[in-house]
Amino acid sequence: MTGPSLETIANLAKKRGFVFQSSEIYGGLRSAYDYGPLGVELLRNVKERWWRSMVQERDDVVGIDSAILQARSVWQASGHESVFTDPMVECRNCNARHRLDKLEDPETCPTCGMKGQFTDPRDFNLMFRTHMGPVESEENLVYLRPETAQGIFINFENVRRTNRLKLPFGIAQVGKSFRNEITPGQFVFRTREFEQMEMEYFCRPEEADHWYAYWLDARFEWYVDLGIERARLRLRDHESDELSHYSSQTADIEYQFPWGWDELEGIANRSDFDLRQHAEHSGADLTYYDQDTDERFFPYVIEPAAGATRTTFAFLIDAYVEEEVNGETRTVLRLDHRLAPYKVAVLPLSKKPELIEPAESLAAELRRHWMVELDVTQSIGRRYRRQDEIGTPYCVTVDFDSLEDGAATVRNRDTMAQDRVSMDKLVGHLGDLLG
RNA sequence: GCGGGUGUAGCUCAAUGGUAGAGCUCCAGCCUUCCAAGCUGGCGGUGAGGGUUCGAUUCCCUUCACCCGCUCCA
Repeated sequence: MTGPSLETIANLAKKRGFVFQSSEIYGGLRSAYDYGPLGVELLRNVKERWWRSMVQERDDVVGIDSAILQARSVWQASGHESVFTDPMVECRNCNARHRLDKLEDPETCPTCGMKGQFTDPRDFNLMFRTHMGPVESEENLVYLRPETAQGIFINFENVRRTNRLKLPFGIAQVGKSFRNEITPGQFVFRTREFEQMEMEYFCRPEEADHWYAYWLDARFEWYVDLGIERARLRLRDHESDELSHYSSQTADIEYQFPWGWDELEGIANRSDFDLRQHAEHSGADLTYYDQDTDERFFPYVIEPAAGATRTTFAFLIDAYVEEEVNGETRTVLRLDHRLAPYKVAVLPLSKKPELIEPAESLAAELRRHWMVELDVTQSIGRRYRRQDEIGTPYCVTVDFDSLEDGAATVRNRDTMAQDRVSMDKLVGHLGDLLG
């Protein structure tokens, strides 16, 4: 089965209010997107499921929410200030772009072999800069964080001590990060402002390989559990030359996007690089004392780092299905119930006040439990199709018989099958269905 | 950023150096009443700025955005 095109998904996203271009009425701002009423629900649900599986359901992981603005020293210690600034040159002959520091011969283009066609090197700084305080000077330069991870490392000791944590344990965080990507693109896939879901799992150095394998598997299965087709997921080990400056071992969980395989999440063995760096630069003691063995050491860390926004995008793409029904094309988002923006739509069969009134009170009751949409416009068939297209798992239709028998029709998004259910049992019934 | 492509209504498309049209969608009314029915009406547009011109959506310049590639990465 071939998936939808990027254009199809982008159109649906805009048409139904999932995602809009940032600053659209001003012509748009590149590489930034606003999430509409449906998009924000989907995104929230993705983050909620992540938090649930990574923090809530575990006894060895806690969460934090660190500041986006951090001392410049943090990024000097982490290596980002030097590593995220690359001198780049472009070949005038073939337009290829290369990092000057990675060229064997700084005069020759490895892509086309032409000599002396490079532009002057230019610095590409991938970190957003701003200034803390009203005066713009070098002394108060700060960066918007390019990853949430450092907020965890610099709080390692705070969190460990206040929560009396023993190895192995993890610290999780969901939040925005900013990178001046050289080329953003692929809709919301690569943006300069994006949201991450990261967890740093600290362990004894000799257990790092074990936990690396553990998290690789656990993270892969998280996507499958939430409905991504297994065949469209793969694990890809990083080659030694593409490893980050901090990592000794990294694998990506990749999804088969419309343009090809691309990364959803990176799982890295960051060794003790970060804690060691921060200990050296700050002078803080970031070693861990193991009472049982009377050892003091820097823990190793395994980091599953997922992109919340691009993961949400993958769920959207993967759920998209077009099928033939009565000679018409039915578009359905077969989202997992847990991710669907709206769980239930309440639809009075007609606009007659005697049906709208009970539909409104039913919707009010259901809203205490779920995100519910009440839609009274146009024909019932049209409204079913609209709910299909935004992934609402169940529609509840109130008709004239409902006034007599107190029951409503519950219609299933995927099968289009209908059940008649007594309205006073609806909360329990839908609760069972939605899990 | 560089190279290539593209910008007309929410969507798909038309037209023109002289009042920018259609279908679908959306909204309202009527009718109908369980899978995008019908009728009537309505909202709504040349991405932005500048230039040439009596007059620019059309010609020119600039800019912004989107798509593909280079590169980067969650």
